[in-house]
Amino acid sequence: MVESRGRGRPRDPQVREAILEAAYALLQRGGLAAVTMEGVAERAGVGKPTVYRWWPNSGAVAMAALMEHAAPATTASRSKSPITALRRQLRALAEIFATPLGRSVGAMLAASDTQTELSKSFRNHFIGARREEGRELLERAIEAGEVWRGIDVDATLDLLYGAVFYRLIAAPANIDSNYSDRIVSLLLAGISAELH
Amino acid sequence: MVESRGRGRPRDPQVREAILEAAYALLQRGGLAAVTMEGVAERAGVGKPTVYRWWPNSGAVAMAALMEHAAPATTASRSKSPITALRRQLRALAEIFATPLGRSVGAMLAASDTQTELSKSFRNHFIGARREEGRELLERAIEAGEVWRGIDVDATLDLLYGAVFYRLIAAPANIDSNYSDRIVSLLLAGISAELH
Amino acid sequence: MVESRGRGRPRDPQVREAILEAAYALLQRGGLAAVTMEGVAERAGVGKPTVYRWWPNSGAVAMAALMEHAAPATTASRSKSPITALRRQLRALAEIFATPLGRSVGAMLAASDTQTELSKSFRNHFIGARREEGRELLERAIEAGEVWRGIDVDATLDLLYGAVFYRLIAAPANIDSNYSDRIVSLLLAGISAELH
Amino acid sequence: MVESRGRGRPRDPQVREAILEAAYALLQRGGLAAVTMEGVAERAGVGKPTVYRWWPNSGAVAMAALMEHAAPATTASRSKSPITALRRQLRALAEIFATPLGRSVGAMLAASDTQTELSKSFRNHFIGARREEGRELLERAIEAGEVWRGIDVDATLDLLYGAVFYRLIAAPANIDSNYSDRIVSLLLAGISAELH
DNA sequence: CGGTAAACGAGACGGTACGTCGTGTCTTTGA
DNA sequence: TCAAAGACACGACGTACCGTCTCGTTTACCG
Repeated sequence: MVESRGRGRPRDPQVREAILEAAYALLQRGGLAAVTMEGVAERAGVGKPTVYRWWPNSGAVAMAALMEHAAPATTASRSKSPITALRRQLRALAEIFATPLGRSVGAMLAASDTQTELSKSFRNHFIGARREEGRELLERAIEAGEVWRGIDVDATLDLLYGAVFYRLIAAPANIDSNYSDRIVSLLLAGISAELH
Repeated sequence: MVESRGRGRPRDPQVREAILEAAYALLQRGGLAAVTMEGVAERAGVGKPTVYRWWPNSGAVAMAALMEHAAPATTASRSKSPITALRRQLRALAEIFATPLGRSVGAMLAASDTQTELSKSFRNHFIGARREEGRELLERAIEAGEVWRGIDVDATLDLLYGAVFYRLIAAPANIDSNYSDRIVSLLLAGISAELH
Repeated sequence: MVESRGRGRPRDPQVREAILEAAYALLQRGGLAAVTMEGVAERAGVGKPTVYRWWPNSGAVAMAALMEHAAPATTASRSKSPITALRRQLRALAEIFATPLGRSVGAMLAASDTQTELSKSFRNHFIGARREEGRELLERAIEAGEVWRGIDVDATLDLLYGAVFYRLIAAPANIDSNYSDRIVSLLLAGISAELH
Repeated sequence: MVESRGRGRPRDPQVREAILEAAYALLQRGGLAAVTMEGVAERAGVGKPTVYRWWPNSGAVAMAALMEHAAPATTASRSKSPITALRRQLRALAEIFATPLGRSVGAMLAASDTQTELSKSFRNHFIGARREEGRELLERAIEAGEVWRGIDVDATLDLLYGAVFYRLIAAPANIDSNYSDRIVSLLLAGISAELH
């Protein structure tokens, strides 16, 4: 039986695109605060109710715009050793979060409610995807014998990504380019005196 | 030379208190969005300009209210071993940030501009203080021979606090009570295969 | 030459009926303001463009609905004397205009543009018809010798119906049941001192 | 005991004036429909909430603007005979109501709710005042022996003003210059055959 | 009898205005 | 001279209808 596919006029994907484009532009200059429903509608050449038809509030539009435009994942280098690739990925992440736009992402992640579908997918887009990539790298490192088989992979990932994120929030603008290297090295070596 | 000590009616500290009290109450029900200058002024029985005389905007009032009310530091247990104390502190931190109010703090940390004096002191209050405590514990652990002398203390602290913070944002409500234990253990042991 | 009588699907009179029914219902509760194209369409179970296919705007729909439902003329009693019948008619008119629906009619009469075909027919329906009936009664009264042959019939009718209408607008809810009697009597007798 | 005369900043009468001025200008071009709260606020160089602080809706603003600008009463000529003055007044009334602005007044009178203070005073301003003037003229005519002492003055006034108003609505633009003369004459003479 | 043209329901669209809320500045009166 | 009260210009909020448009579907007529 064929699904009855909606009766009225179908939604125009170009409208969606125009709105996200406008939101993204506003986000760049002015940050999150500049993404107002009114401003987005005007810039997109679209009626305000139309924006509301697609997203319930300005935060959601901003999220959607960010997800549409931001690198959907990282370009993981396959050639290098997994540990090196991990270092690269962390460095790239740090650089992204140092951007004004990256700060917006961080703020939204921290501020967004836990429940809505959109904020889940936002989290998944900006955290989950990279984390999965990191998990893969970590597992390849284990296979390669560079990382111990018995580790708690989830906790390890938390430590890695958490440090970057934390630094961003706790002491912004202090993430030098080799910060991620130090983290990885530290984690690799452990801090227990017995090991050294 | 005598300081001319203000000519007119002096600022009333009770007014300050009333404002912060009102802001805190609004923060509890309704979160950050509920802390409006207007609402605070009304609830405090105070004129709006008076609120503006003390703080420049609603975010600042909320920050000040949180700093006034939140545990100014943790009650670090001195008796236990430093590592155990660190584990306790991390667990306490995770619990605090899991609170609605804690989430507000997280959101403000992520959203606040980097520069203003207030946001610096806010960060210092909620992150710096605990971090200093953590540093002290870590150094005592080094003295006690539990942690290797050569580690990068700052990076270690980033890893520890970052993981908690990150978990909170990335996958809220999934911090079980022994999460901090796993982190500390993992970090102690390192992840390098060579060590195991 | 035969008019090519439309090629496509003919208009459905039941749709027209449903729309007017819906409009009338909305008119009763909520008055003129409640008759929105959107509301009418929904209540009639009809698409908005369909409503627009029949009438150009909400005012027109309301007018049409009123004309469809309101007494198309009065049931003039033939038996009585013309003057008595006139008194009855005026009293009935006053009662109708005291109704919420009647007030709507008044408002539409006062507000409607002069030109459109619909507002002309609306005026004709609610004013013209009764006026013609009144004219007939007046002429029968002349025939019967109750009214002087030389009077200006149009002006007389204006005076009669105008008073009711005016009272409705000028001092609403003050039209007692014998108000029309007083008017007729007054007009019959004249106000000149010489006559008395 | 002195009346406590309000604590805050007093309302600025210039603001009131600016709003009414703007509303009146919009009323002239575009009629009632052009008097939107938004448009008025913009044209007056005033915030929307300020307009709402003075009047509850656009209709009220329009009424107030009309009352502020329209001739507060007519300048009744004292010199002539009362009947002649009455004729003049009626003619002036007809001319005013034939104006676009006058039609607006008529529409508002018909549409306005009965109860609010503003619509009462509006009615009083545009109808009551002239009616009182008419009553005075009528009474002077009685004194002068031109009109019979026993008449129902209220009903007479209704007949006079009602006819003008009615003609305006029922058959707009058909009020020739001597229409009012015919009405007055007719009413003076009565329509009863017995009198003639 | 099958094609076609219009009417139909649904509802998205660009707009305008609504009435409310919060901001940050200002101007009073009262203490 | 500061504090309360609150009016003010501003601007965004989210909603309601407007009148137009594009869909897919239905129903007559005409070839």
